[in-house]
Amino acid sequence: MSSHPQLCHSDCDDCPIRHRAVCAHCDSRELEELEEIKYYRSFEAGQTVIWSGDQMSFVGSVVSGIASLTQTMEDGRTQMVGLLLPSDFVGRPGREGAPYDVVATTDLVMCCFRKKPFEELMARTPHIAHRLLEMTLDELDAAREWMLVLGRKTAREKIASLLSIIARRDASLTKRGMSGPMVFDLPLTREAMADYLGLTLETVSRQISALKKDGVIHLEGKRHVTIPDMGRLMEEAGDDTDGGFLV
Amino acid sequence: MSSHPQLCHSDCDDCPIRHRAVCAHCDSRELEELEEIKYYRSFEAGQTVIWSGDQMSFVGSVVSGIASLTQTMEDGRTQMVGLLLPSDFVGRPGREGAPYDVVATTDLVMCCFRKKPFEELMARTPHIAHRLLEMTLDELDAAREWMLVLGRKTAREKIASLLSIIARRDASLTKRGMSGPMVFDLPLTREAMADYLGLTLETVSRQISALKKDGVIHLEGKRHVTIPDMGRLMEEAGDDTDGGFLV
DNA sequence: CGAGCAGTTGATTATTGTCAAGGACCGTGG
DNA sequence: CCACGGTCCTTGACAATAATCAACTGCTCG
Repeated sequence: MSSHPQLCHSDCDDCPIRHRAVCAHCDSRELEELEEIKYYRSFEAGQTVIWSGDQMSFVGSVVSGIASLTQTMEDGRTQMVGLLLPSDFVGRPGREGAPYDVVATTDLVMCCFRKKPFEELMARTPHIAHRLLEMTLDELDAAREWMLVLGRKTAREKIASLLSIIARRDASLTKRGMSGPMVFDLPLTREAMADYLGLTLETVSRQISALKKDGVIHLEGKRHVTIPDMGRLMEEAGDDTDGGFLV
Repeated sequence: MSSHPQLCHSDCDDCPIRHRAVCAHCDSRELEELEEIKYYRSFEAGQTVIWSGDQMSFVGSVVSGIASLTQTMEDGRTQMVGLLLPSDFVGRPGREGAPYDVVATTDLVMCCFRKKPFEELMARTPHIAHRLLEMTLDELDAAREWMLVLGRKTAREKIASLLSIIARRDASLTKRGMSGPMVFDLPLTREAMADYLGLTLETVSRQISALKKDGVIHLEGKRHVTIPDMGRLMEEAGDDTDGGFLV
């Protein structure tokens, strides 16, 4: 109840994700069309944005905060299958039902477009479809990167991989670059990390303690992380550290 | 050396994947354009089609046979991140390098388009881009399904999941439907299955033996599988067996 | 026939999960 | 103010699952 939903954005020109979201290449005429079918919605941490199986009446972009896509088995085992950060797109034009639960991991603001009109606009505007294809290909790459993490990495490597991804995303968001020590707050609970990595929360906790003991990371409190040497972390993650930096 | 590469296809009208591939919705004029930039290539089982990191000069569709996308870590651990069946698309218009190795798992025929001209055609032909988006979204769904398998399922469930997917794909290809016992040949070695499932080949072998002992599957030789009760297999896979059949 | 490959099976070890107890922090209400 | 309950996290003891190492079978091909 502490956060007061802010539904007062309205101008795409001021939008923090203007240049990265699905609308990135839209001209001002197209933005006007989008403004007519868009609306903002806020969610508190923990709220479910979309239930798996539900009809979807909108598609949209994450403006601020973090959402997760999760799949759940009958017996309760759950696996996170996507982490949605600002500018990421939610929903599939041309599809009816939602295949996964979408949950607000932190407080969340979404820019929603009514689905039907958006689909029509997309049909008339090839470069929106093109941008969406581009973003979907990126998501597919990210998903495949995670398949390697899930299938072949050890618990320690999994944690290091997650930390390195969060660190890089944070760096690209705050434009602080990747030289020198990196500092950020973990946006996920231990349990959410476990669901992302296919581990138990106990194992997550143990491996974080181990990385801390070995000086790979520093912790203040439970969430505030400092990474003194990014190269070291990437070695721990089992990633290629030499050669060009991955974006 | 036993299979003699057949490079004699040329007419899209007779193409076995005509209605499912990226060209599914093309009219005859567009097909003519495609015919001009296309060529067929054959690969033997085990050959590498594209090396990770290489420049890609073509994109294309699997016509017959099976290819796999794999990622490899420096120390040799490998994870399969995609299984490409007839009609599946290879390559990413708009991107330079290949992010994964593409390997022919069986003898393979590909319908290749020269990349540049294909990209130009795509820019002029929105519905090709649209079809590609549709196929990419399907791949993304499949990848996320696998993330659940990799992250949360037991070895036995993983094997059952793989068998049920192969069985369903085979059924949709041969149009034999899913009622009654299903019969097919495994197109993968134990090692390839292990790479797909994030297991060792020994564990794959043991779990297949266990499923056979328990009557969930029958085996003739090492590759010929009969599934007497598909519902039983899907229970073993931990999948929702009630409710609508997943496509 | 022997080499080589794909697969199976056994013995043992290692990693991670499970179960259990307890600590740190936070807001609430007496 | 402090006790209470709740959530999130940590740590320990133990168990289970899958990996590793190793031997061996059966088949195919030259």
